[in-house]
Amino acid sequence: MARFPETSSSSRERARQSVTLQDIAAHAGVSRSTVSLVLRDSPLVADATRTRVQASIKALGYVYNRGAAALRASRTFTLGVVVYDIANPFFGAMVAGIDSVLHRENYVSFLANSEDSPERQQRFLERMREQRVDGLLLCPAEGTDPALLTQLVDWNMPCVQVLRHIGTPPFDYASTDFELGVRQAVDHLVTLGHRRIVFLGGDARHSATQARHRGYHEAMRAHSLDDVHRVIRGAVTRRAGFDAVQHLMQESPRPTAVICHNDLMALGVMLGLQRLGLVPGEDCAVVGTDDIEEAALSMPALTSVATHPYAIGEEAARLAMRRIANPDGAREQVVLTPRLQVRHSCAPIPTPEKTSYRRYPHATLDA
Amino acid sequence: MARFPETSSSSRERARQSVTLQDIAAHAGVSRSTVSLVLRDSPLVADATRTRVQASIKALGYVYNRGAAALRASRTFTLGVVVYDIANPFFGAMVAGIDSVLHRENYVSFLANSEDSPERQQRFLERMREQRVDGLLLCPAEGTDPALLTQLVDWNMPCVQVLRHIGTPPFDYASTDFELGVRQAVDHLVTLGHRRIVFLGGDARHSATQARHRGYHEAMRAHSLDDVHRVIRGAVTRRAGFDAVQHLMQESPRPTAVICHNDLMALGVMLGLQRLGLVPGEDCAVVGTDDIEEAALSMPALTSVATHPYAIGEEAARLAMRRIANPDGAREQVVLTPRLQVRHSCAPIPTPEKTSYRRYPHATLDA
DNA sequence: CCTCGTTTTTGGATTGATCCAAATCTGTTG
DNA sequence: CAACAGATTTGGATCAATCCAAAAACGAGG
Repeated sequence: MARFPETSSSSRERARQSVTLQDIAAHAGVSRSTVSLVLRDSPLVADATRTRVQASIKALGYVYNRGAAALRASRTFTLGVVVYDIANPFFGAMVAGIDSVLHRENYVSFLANSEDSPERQQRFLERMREQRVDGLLLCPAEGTDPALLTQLVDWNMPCVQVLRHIGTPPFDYASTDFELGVRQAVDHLVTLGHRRIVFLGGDARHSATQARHRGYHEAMRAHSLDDVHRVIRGAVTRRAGFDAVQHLMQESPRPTAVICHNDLMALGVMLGLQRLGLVPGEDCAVVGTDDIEEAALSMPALTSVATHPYAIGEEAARLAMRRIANPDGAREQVVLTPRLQVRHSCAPIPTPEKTSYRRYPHATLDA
Repeated sequence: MARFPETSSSSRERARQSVTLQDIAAHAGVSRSTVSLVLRDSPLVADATRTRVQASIKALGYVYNRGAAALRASRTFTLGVVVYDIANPFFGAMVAGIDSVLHRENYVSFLANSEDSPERQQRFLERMREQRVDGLLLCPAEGTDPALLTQLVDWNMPCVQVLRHIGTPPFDYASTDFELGVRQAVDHLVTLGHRRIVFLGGDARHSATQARHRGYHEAMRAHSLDDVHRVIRGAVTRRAGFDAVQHLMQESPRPTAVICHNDLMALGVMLGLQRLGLVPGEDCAVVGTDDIEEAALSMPALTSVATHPYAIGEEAARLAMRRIANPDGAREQVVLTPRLQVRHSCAPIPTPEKTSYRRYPHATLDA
């Protein structure tokens, strides 16, 4: 692979060896240091020199060696990003948001999919330390030991938690107010006349699930519906939604509305209702969370709490940039406000004098 | 940040400076070189020495410095991955497949979302060169200059193209046989009695679109349906599918089936049919491509050409590993065979003596 | 022309690992 | 016990940048 040096190790003579600062310096008639300053856009160098050096860089086809730079400098302009399920479209959108910000900032990111395994996550984080990334964006895997946070502090590694969080404040965090989101959903349903409202999903002990449950309980209490409040724990997949609703609808009196941990579940619930010969939205109102693209497409179109994954990704990345620029600044929590996207999956409870006026909502792609 | 050196630069004295190979060597009573060999799992070191060194590594809390290693060694155990739309669930699944293989191989990857911009892609690739990644997984952005391939050869940078390809063989490539997939779809529809089959979508000039069109044309010709063959070019979004079918259904005679460039389009088409008061599958058969998770959920469940994104990701990553291990080996093309996943969105054309026996298919999550 | 304060430029030290040829340590064997 | 092969270990050179204190160049004012 590496060619045997022909006679001497004179930098001029090496065949296709890589071009270094030294070579540029010789070509432009300046010192290594000056070239280095030009590469880093330092204001110290005179314009004429800068132009000349840049010409030499282009002429010799120089390639900056980030490894060498990293060895001496404190920053690497790299970041580590950990999500637990990249196949979930929610995270796809979030990563797109992260990427857009990092691109503007000349940063580049390592991505890992922890599959909700703390061990796998830990291994990746250690690798990131070896790579000397400037910081981390972390959606902590289910069951992550809160001690991880102090470990990262020991490592002197900036970390922005995203969506979920472990440990206790202060820490950097970017997410959506899931609690508020669920409250909005309950309020909406109550306004439509619903009372027997079930919250579906969320086995996990992590913060994002807890916040949803808290929002549900509080909203139900605020409407004096403590007696009918009901949380069904379990997985948060399409299949789980499909199955859960089968059981739910056999009860009597049966719920008139379900709020789901995420949209995938909600879509599963709607399918489950159809399987039972029921009309989603009419026979049982359904609200999802996230407002993924598919929500607008379902029949009927799904009412969902929009959590704006792309924006969360952007905010998280921006917060990381701030923290890297100012490592000792006060920790920040950027919590976006969700918005209830009302579509057609929640009909009002028919009152005696008012019959269901619309048997099937219109198909639409709007909103 | 970096503390002022108190008296001497003796490595023992520096306060919280990082632990280096030198320190480990001193602690374990061996040389730097030996420690380095232990770190790289070399078979050269004696077991007793290895054990002793590993103990020292643990005792001193040593952190491997990948930047320093990269400076001297030829491999970095990093890879660059470029996709053009990470928010698309197809790519999410693909990236998950890539990640699973890389994790096993002790590799870590940079991810970029090109948003189908060749400029953005180029910038990322140059950055990857600076990072000295061992190789690339590239889903080339629409409109990428085929000269990029020779550029990468000049750079001496292994590159596996994924899904789409530019340039002419030989090159490394991992994908699915889109041509065959469309042929399967046409065959299926023809078997059900369809003749006026339209292919929908694909404005782009890249290989994946061309392969689909080729498959369509050839299958139609094979069934002597040249006279009715019809490709409608355009975007490949939900919206595009929704809009296109509105126009299509106003024609007379109207098509009895549409094959879509991807599932998102197909779902849009089904929604468009509903908007027109038509029953998807009955009044017009619909076939998608990709078989994303949502396909099984739609009403009716979408028949789709499964392209196995996770498997493509795995194959692409494995191919990259092979290429890195053997840079001069023969280029490989790993082309997976798609499978037509038949569900309920394609009813047979009713023959005079046989009326439509089922007005609405069953909701199901199966398959 | 000399001084003084900026603005630019510079060379040597440093960063932390790997490479590689040579040295050293084993254990056989004649 | 010397010779030798094989298994281990080693030190110096090297990779390609940044840091930093000091030198050089420059321009203005006396």
